[in-house]
Amino acid sequence: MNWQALFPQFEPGLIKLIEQEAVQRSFKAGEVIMRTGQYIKSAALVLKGQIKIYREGQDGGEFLIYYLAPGQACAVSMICAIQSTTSEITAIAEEDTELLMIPVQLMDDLMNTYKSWYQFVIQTYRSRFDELLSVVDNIAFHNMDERLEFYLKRYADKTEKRSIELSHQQIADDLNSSREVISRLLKKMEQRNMVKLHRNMIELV
Amino acid sequence: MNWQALFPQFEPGLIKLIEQEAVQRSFKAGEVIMRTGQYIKSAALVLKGQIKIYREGQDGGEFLIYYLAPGQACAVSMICAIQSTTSEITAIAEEDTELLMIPVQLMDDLMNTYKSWYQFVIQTYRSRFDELLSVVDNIAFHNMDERLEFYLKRYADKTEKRSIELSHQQIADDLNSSREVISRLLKKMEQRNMVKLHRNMIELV
DNA sequence: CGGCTGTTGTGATATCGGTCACATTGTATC
DNA sequence: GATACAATGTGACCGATATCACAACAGCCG
Repeated sequence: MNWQALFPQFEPGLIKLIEQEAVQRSFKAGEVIMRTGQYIKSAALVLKGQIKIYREGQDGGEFLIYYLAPGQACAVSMICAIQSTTSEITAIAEEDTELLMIPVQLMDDLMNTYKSWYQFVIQTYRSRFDELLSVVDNIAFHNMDERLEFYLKRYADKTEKRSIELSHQQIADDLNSSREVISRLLKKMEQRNMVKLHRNMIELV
Repeated sequence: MNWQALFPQFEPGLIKLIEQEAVQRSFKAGEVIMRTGQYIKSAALVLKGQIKIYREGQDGGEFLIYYLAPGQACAVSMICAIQSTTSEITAIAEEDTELLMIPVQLMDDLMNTYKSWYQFVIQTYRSRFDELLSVVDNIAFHNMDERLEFYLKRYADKTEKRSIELSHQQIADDLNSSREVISRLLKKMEQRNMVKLHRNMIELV
């Protein structure tokens, strides 16, 4: 696979080293990639597919934090790999997904040797940290209607489509809400001409 | 000031370099150290005092994310400094505070040269990231009564006292709630024998 | 003391969102 | 078409919390 195109900033030496040492892994849609409390032994770069990162509540509820797309990396796995500790999140493949796993032993070395890797790691931390902050914003300052709008927009951005193929139940789960609430809010959005509702599909207008 | 005791893991060369290049700054209690949107030109290490890190909503509301104590560093300032971008948070000195400001130009160099600095930065990222995750937990999965308990416990831990010298209004602001709600919840906690209420002071039992 | 100001207590009311019960509709399968 | 199942619509109800109005109280200063 021509994965280098996803990371154009990487230096040739870095690419070669990763090619030698990293392991590629595949996950089917719906498969759990990482579970809360699990030990992390490699940093993960996304080559293909989409990953959902969840936080789990004690009561069994799930809460979607953000997505990871090809060309991005899991900040949590990086931090955990470097420190050999456990993760506090759950990662699920939303589509069939290919990951490049960088063994933990390599991390310090890459960090010291390759400026482009160092920059990449810092960049990854920053964008995940910012996303986490905007998640806090959302639940701290916004009602469910605004959070739903944000959710739909983000989903549309991610898939680059105007149509969102999700059931109301799936959306409710991601927002840690209930199906009826989401249905009602979507109806209101339809009345305000923001969306058109179909079965298993929401169309943004 | 004998600041090295706060960072016992730092190598001698690192300490010396910081001593030469870093600038110490003082802030009075209540002073704003960093404002949303402000440009960051140094990473901040806390030497003395307490800093509150807030996220601001559009409507003017504030939301307390976490505290920084002596021996800790501001992850946001580090990331922003390395990337020369703006912060998305507000930092306020809760007590009179002393900071050690590491100029941005030094960051890459320290990172490459001193293993103990590299470890410190990674450790800082990780703990702030985890704290942010537990903030998400709190507001996503818990009602105000549990959040209030968490808030009081955290405050007591921070000050290492059983008594919390805050008005109900201040607590409400930090939790982005309203004074009446906090008063009522505190009353309930008092009835359950968890606290004793006084004027401008709450006593944990 | 009397008045001012900030803190806390309390009831009434409104809204949002969660939950339950059940109806309706769309799609697939036989 | 008949059946079954999943998705969606809808009304009733309730608890959590925000908001308003106002009372009670404590501390400070003239």
